[in-house]
Amino acid sequence: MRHWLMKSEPERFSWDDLRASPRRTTVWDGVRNYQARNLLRDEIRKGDGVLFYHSNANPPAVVGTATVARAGYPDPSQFDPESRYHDPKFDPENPRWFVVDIRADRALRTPVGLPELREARGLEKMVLLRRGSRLSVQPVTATEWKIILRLGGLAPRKA
DNA sequence: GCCAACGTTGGC
DNA sequence: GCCAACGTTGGC
Repeated sequence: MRHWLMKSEPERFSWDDLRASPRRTTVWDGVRNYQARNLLRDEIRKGDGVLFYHSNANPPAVVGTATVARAGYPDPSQFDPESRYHDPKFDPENPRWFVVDIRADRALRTPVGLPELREARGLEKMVLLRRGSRLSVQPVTATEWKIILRLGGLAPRKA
């Protein structure tokens, strides 16, 4: 399985919101960036691991892990005129935006804040920490995953 | 295809 | 709230 990091502003949709969702699962919709779209559509598989990251928080932090419950499919919100994510240029034959479903897995015992991530050995090359990096869905290596779970107080193995 | 203007993200 | 970095749009 591969690993990913997904950003969400807690004001908009938090880790607790995910845990409170039916079956602890939600549609990861509204991604409107082509690079992230390509990951959602082409790369992310059912069963992959997700680090749930709170952006625009104090401090920004990885707060929990989730599992991809369903691989990429067209984002329903692009077709919905009522949705804030509605894309007026949509073509039903050729959907532009994609989603995955994710299910909350484990909360970190202690959230791992951005300053701590920056200081941790082995995370120097994380996409998240790259200058100017804004990707809201991004790859995480298996090593980075293990390091962050350990920093968060979780044993790396168990589900 | 260039690039200026504009919009968004996200740390601080 | 500020603003740097980045992405997108659209005139030409």
